[in-house]
Amino acid sequence: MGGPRFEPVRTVRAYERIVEQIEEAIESGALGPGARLASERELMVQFSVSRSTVREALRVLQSRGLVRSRPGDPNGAEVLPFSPAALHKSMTTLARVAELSLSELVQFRMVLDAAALLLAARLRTEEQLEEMAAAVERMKEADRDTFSDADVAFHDVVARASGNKLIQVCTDVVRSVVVGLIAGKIAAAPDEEALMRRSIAHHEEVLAAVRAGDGPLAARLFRRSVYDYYAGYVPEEERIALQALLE
Amino acid sequence: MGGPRFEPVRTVRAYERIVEQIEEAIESGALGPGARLASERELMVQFSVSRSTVREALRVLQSRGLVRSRPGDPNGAEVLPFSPAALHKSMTTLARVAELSLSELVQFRMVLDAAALLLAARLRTEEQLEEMAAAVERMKEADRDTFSDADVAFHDVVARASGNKLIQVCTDVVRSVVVGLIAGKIAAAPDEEALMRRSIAHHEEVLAAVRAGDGPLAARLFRRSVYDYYAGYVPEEERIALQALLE
DNA sequence: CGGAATTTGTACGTATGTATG
DNA sequence: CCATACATACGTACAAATTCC
Repeated sequence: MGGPRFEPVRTVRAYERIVEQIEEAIESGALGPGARLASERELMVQFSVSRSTVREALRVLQSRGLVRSRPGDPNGAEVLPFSPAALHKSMTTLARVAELSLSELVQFRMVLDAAALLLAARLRTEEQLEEMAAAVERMKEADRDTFSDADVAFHDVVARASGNKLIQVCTDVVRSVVVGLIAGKIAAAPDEEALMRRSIAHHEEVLAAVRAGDGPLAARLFRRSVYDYYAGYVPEEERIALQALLE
Repeated sequence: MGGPRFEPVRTVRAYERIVEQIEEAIESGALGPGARLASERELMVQFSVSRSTVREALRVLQSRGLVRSRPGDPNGAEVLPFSPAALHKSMTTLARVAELSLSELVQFRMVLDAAALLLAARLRTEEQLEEMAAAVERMKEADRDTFSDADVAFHDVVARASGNKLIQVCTDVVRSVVVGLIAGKIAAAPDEEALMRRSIAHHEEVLAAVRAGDGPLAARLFRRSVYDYYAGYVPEEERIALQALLE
């Protein structure tokens, strides 16, 4: 009675311990991109577990985008450079199981890209400004297929210019999630040509604001442009939520 | 020559096919939270693969937070309700391998929570407003340990009131990532009491703005408050990036 | 309360296709 | 082309854990 307070023990699987150790080595930088893990047979000796256990751990690491293993590779699994694939995957899952509405996704994109613009207007270099201008030029000359590529390129430069890697990755992830999820929902726009022309005009205005260093203006113009583009696809009752971001 | 153009085939692992099928069933809602998968032995018959292959698939699904399996459970693996754990994990990994700076993380939090405030000021119910007020009251009476709980509770209500589930989940994830990562970096503040008092005052101002329906003001006040709190910990040269969000 | 039945966790062996030198 | 080492996948076996009678 009154002895030491023991804590409940959570039995932790063998493969989990392996995942933890390798993950720690990668995240701490001890194992950089391109580095090789030992072969599965060696790993089972090092961790003194069976082959199955090693393999289960490797599968988890692989699903998190940290390593990749190929059959026949004389070296072991390869440590991969960081990729937002895992983040992309979990956000897509979130979008599907939480049944996110189109307006929620669009709203999120408005928030993140507007923030990127706000920062980019202050922090962009001359070179990045030129890249943005070049992307807008490509939008003008693009056809239906290459238009969105140029659009993505523009916002990609903006995100890079924001100087925030987290914003850069997340804008990219969110944009592709949005595009992927609405691809089916949105029937091909009847007046696609008109939409493209208006989008180009909007991008030129946004670019001018970034060039002038007016971040709030650039962000405002962008939000308006996104609203104009998607409002028609969003149910009436969800539109007020989008409008709340237009001030 | 000139025959049909064949496409390169990407060999896809057996376990991947299993993951895809079960994932699809869960994300489409065919398998809801609480549902049970067949036992591993049954699954190996259904998919006509070996047990190891089934297990590798289950491990991946488990690491994505979709299912959970316990030893001895006569039912199969359990389908879990959605949890942002996977999102949290990938964002933590991103933060570590991309070596995100404190200012990048704080900046991201400023963006997301400010957006939540902007929306909440318009869309909040009276009930939510009362919850926010109650959280602020708890901050006043809190000690060092419970203070941040009340703080989190406040922002959690705000995120819910934003009406955007994506924003709600992401603010939560980002906040805990920030807290987790700076826990070690930041030495216990010497003037913790003063910081707490100022934080309470800021929250009262923010709450008043939300009550008045002035989203932009609430967002501005919040960004300023976050800046004041963290600026001292951020290297001089990174501060301008944070200041860019204060307009 | 206890023991039987079932399931997961883990170990081990083997066959096969593949990449490297 | 061959030899080697590897990942992939299969099958069996047993221990530990859980449920149910």
